[in-house]
Formats: sequence, structure tokens, C-alpha cells
Amino acid sequence: MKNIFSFPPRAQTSCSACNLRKNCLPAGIAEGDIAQLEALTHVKRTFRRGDYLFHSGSPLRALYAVRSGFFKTHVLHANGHEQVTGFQMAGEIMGMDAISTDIHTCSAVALEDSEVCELPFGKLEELGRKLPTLQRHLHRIMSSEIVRDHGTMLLLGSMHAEERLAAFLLNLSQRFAARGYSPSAFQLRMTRQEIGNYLGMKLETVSRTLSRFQKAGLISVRNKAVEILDANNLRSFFA
Amino acid sequence: MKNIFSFPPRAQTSCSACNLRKNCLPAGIAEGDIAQLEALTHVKRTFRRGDYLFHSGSPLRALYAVRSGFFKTHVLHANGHEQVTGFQMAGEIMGMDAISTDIHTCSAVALEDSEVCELPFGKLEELGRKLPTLQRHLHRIMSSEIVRDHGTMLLLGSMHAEERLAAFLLNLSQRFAARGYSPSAFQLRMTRQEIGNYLGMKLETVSRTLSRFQKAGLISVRNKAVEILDANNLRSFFA
DNA sequence: CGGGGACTTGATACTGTTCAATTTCCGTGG
DNA sequence: CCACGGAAATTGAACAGTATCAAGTCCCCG
Repeated sequence: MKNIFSFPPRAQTSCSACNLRKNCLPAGIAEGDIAQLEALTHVKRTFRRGDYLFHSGSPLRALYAVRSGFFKTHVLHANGHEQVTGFQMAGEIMGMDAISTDIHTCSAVALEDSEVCELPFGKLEELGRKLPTLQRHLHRIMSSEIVRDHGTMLLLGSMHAEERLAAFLLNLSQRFAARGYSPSAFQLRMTRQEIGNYLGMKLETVSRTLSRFQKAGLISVRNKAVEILDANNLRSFFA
Repeated sequence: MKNIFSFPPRAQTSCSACNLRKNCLPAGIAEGDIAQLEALTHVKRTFRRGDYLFHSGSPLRALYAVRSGFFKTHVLHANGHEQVTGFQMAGEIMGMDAISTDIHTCSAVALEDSEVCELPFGKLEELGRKLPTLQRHLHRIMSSEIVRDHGTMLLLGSMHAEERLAAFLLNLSQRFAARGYSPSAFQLRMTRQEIGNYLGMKLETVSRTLSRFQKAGLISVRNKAVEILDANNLRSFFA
């Protein structure tokens, strides 16, 4: 059984939206369609740290592909409970929560200055009807999100603090590696509070567990800079 | 902010698959398409309690709509961790986890004798290209699953045992109500163990918490028979 | 009617939370 | 460029909630 976080990388380059063209064009496609797809994938917007891409409750306009930077998505509940549902980096897609009711059920906020490709959903569906491979691509992306969420449910429902954090670090490592960055040394873009919220634990527990990993020689941490020193033993926590 | 479990009911009748026809036909559609859709939605299979609908690792053949009965889906991890990812009743769809890689990542098992409509996924996609409303319907269903999973992540990541169980009971209540059954009195189809696994707690904690609810006059429990006596106060646990 | 699994309940152990006190980091303005 | 101030992070100690272990009861299936 594979690592729950070992999902196939969703995009090897900086922007999956901009990969739609080469990934999704079947043979013998009309030139006009290419132009449409091209146009579709190049509506770009920039965000400063702390800017919201969309809020829970706002209407669906588009899906969003991270081109550069880092986002988090989170759901908020009336009773005050909040849950970070994911961290998104280059090539990953946000906004699929809104397709169900045409209203976003979570909010997305930039954790650093970022760029995003906007993919108007109506046009995506329309083009999907002409281009089966584009349609397939969209379905795969949505299904991946479901599989990823199941992995997070497994993590939240049945793992201990150390296992959760080990899984989290190795998942980040793998995603950075898939984008051509070092899998062993990287900067955390989020606070201990945000990590803890995502992993279902308090920020103090995140901090303590990181310190314990460091004492055990598994990682080196200095504030947001993390280095994975012993991936194999880190993996043994949850594999 | 709405109740995380207050998603719009996905199907009011016993089989959403069999609703595809009336829900998804735009005006002026060809007779042949209707026939195809009709054929698509009437491949029916029956399962005994304990039978598996699909296993993790098996190839995607179809999506499955529960026509009658009750299922659970669960993911399994090499380290022995297991997580129930959901309980499915009439009108709900299973199998979308497999669209991403064409391989199922979770398993589905019948908790009682059940009937299922099989929806060959390739044909669904194909028909979706002809019928925009069918396409839309499929997208909404997948998005709903994502939203539901986010709700479960919120539950697992930030709620206490009492809140989780209250949310679980009220969610079941609402889903039974949407199908024309009593929202206040119903039979649990799953064991304490399965409830606990789904909610990220041990079966003993489930049992104790149910007993506490009963002593508080919120519910009545006798084995699998549950009656909700005070929905408002039960709701106050997590709303 | 017998037997095994499901459930309940109690006592105890332990993981993670809470509260609190420092320390470190980093953005801002002088 | 440095100093300041607030946010972020670390660490400790006491506490709470849930898990674990164990014993006994109940229910249902064969």
C-alpha cells in the first residue's frame, strides 16, 4: 500500500493551467479551439501576502491554478471551529468546492506574494465538451482532490502527533521535489498555528514535536527553515 | 454560516442514477440519447451484507449509485491505520476516488443487503459531452464530495468527542429525513467500532458518549436503535 | 438454545491541551 | 542602518480528555 501522501504529482511545472494546452489537445483539433484554450489559460492575477483569492460565501466565477507562490484554504464554522483544508503550491488548483452550489464553501488566502491563473469554469465545461482529453483532465483533478482529502481524513482520524507531522513534512518535501526544488531543505510558508490547525493539533504541540524530531536527528529546524536529515527514519513514523 | 452537514440533499428519491433522466435532459434532445441514458442507468446489481462493491487497488469500471441499502467506504494504510471515509445511503454515489488514476484508492462494502446502479464512467463522460446538464450534474456530485470531505476534516481536526457524535447523529437524521424516513427515530447500520473509526475515536468513547447523551435526555439508544429526543440541544453541541 | 461478537461500564494510563513565562524573529519607522 | 514593538515560536508545569485494559452483559445468528 502506498504512502497516503504519495499521490502522483499534479503538475511538474509552475502552472498546470498553462499545461492544459499541451496536455489536452487531441489530434486533429480545430485551430479556433486552440485559441480559445490559450485565451482561457492566460488570465493571470497577482496577490500580496494576506490577500484573499476568494471567500466562503462568494459565488463561483472560476477555478484558480497557482502559478507561483503559496496559498492556504480553510473552512469556518459558526461555532468558531476553523479548519485549514490544504496548502496549495505552484500547479495546484483551488475553487472546486464551489462547483456543487456555485458558492464557495471555503476561503483561499495567499501565504506569500503569489500569481494565479484564472480558469472561468463555464468556459472550461464548454471546452471540455469539445475536447475529451480536457474533460478527462478536469475529472482527474477533481478526483485527486477527493483522494487527497481522504488521505487527510486518515491522518486526522487515526494518527498521532508525531505521525501527522512526519507525514506533513514528507508530503511538502515530495511536492517541492516534484517542482524541481530541494526535497530536503525548504522554507515553511505557514505558521505553527496554521500547521497545527491543518493537522488537528495545537501550535505548542507542533513546536514540541518539531523540537523532538530535531533532537532525534531527523530534521533541523530554525524557525521556518526546515531541513530533512533522515527521511527514512522520518518515514518510519507513519509508514 | 451554515451547518457543515447541512448540504443540500443530493437525491430525494431512492436512486439518483435513475433521476439522471429527468434531471439532465435539456429541451430538444435526440431520442437516441434518451435511450442511451436510460440504458446507462439501469445496470443494477445486488449485494449481501459484507459483500465488497470494489476494493482499493481494483480498476475503475463505473461509478455506483446506491439504490437501496447502506454502504461504507474506507481507506487502508500500510502501517495498519484504517479510516472509514463515509457511509452511503440511497441516492449517494461511490467510486469517484478512482477517476484520478483509474484505480480505486478506497474500498466499499455493504453494511446490509443492498442494490446498486452501475454507471460506466466512460459512457457517462461521453454522454456528458452531448448533454451539458448531465455534465454539470456530474461535476456537482464530485464537488459535493469534496465539500463533504472538508466538513469531515473540520470535524476530525477541531471537534471534541461529544461534538463529533452530535454532528454525526444529526447528519444521519437529516439524510433519513431527506429520503422520507423519520428524522428522529432510525436504526444505525454500522457498529460502534465503525462509527468510532469514522469519527476518529475509539468504540468505547462512542459508547460512553451515547450513554451520556441518553442520560442527558438528548437521545434514546438501545443497541442500534436511536431516537433523537432533543435535536435542538443536540445541535447546540456543535452549532 | 448455544456461542461469539457487539456493547457497556469501570479503573487507570497517557497523549496532547491549556496556561504561562520567555525568547526569537521580523517588519516598520526613526 | 539600527532600534523598537508586536507577532511568532519555544519551553515548562499542571490538567483534561480520550485511549487502554479489563470484566461483564446483551443481543443476534446459526
